Amino acid sequence: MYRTEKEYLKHYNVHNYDVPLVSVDVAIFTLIEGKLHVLLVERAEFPHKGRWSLPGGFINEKQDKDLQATALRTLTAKTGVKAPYLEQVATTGNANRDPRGWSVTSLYMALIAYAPTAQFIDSVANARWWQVDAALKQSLAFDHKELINQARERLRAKAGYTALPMYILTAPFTLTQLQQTYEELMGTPLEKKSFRRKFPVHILLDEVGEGLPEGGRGRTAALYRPRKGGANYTFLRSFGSSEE
Amino acid sequence: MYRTEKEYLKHYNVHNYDVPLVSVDVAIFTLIEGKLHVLLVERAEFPHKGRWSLPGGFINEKQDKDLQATALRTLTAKTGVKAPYLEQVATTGNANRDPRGWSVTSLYMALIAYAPTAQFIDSVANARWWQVDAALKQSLAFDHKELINQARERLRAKAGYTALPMYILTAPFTLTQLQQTYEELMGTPLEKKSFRRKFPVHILLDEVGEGLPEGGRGRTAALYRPRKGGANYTFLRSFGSSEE
DNA sequence: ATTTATTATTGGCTAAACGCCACTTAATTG
DNA sequence: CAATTAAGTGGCGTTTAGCCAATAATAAAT
Repeated sequence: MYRTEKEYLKHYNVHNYDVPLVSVDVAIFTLIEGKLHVLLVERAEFPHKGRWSLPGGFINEKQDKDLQATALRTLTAKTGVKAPYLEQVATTGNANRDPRGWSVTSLYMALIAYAPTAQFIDSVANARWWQVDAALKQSLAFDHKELINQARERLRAKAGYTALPMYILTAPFTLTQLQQTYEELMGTPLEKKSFRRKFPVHILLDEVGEGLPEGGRGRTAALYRPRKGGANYTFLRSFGSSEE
Repeated sequence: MYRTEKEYLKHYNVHNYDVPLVSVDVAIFTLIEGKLHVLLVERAEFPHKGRWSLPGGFINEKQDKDLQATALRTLTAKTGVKAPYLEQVATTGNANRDPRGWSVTSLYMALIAYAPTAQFIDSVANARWWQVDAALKQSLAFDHKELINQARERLRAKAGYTALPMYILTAPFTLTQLQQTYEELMGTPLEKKSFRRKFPVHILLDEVGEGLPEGGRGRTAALYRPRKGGANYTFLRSFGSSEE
């Protein structure tokens, strides 16, 4: 039909084909008073106008160089800051999830400490933090309930072998607070000694003095802040991991 | 603008917006003579006509009820069988990966034993198994080199804590063959005793007699076949995994 | 038929890791 | 100055992993 790639591309038009909708949704989590929260926005437009949903949106072909850029742009618009952690969770696509037609969405999970976001989000009328359980009890837009569950599950799983929980804590924090955050994310109590043996404090945290956590009693504790670059650290024991 | 969702949907037309291309690509792996292979197809059409690429294609909005169905349909067309294991790896989207414009692809990883595919694939002129290293040395279509690396890395990682390697072995197989498969996928030698202690034979395998692996010498070995439902089993040790 | 080579399977020892719990230390509160 | 609260550490028995050797069962060689 066409003789060269150049000729083929000249006549190519994506609108000659059936194309699905493509969006990006972001489940951003934080910790408020020891409980895991997720940020939702109230939809201002059809479809599902008035319902709460994950922040997200369509790809802007001019502005976004890739999918992650779409996620970051959406997120910054809602939180006013750039999240210290962002990862893709999964991509869902089917004929039923959006009344407009066959639709694909790429779900991202983001983590952020509460403090720097609070003021900005309070000032945005249609965005607020929800305790995760409460968020899931509502009738959310699209399949966002399922998406929140997916991101929540990823976070739970990764808490078992990564340092991700430290990104939802407001620094500086104590090791006890960090352990409680792990417990909140994993849904199970942990042994104090085992936790401290396993978490590589000297690698992943910078000590920034001593003190009591706000309103705390008892002995002062060492205070820490996440060190740069800890997002990819894993403390795994599996098959032949005798190396270091 | 519109007063009801129904009215909004009536006027909605996806072609009024910039929409990216959306495709699904599948990296299907198998083991041939102890080496990991990946299935590639030679592209019959522009763009990148004549180059080798992962099997994949566009969503068929009529036929495919979801993304996984797109992956399965593509795969069955190339291998003639349905793979016993299929999982989504990641979704890549950016402005440069396809000369036709902003493009999103959802990458799936599939695993299959060599035997049942051999005849069918030999009969398809433009599809063949490549040893992974050899496949990566070529100039592949689009960013498929990177996609193969991503799927390969996922497979390497999961070999450390799942039973996935058993799905690329032709049954029946011996425990030694299974261990060698783990070693091939992980790229590191394993201790025989440690491997046998850790792999839950009685849970994940059915014993189907004794014998020698084809052309083998020495003592006969027990022969096994994967049991149904082992795809989700993990043998992990992380934080508080004292629960059996 | 016996020996030799090859591979499967299991045993056992040592060291490291983990769960468990108690002890010591350092602060606040009455 | 007790009593209370929480941080941080010590210690011990159990489990797990790495290492390597012993035994078992077969094919090939003599």
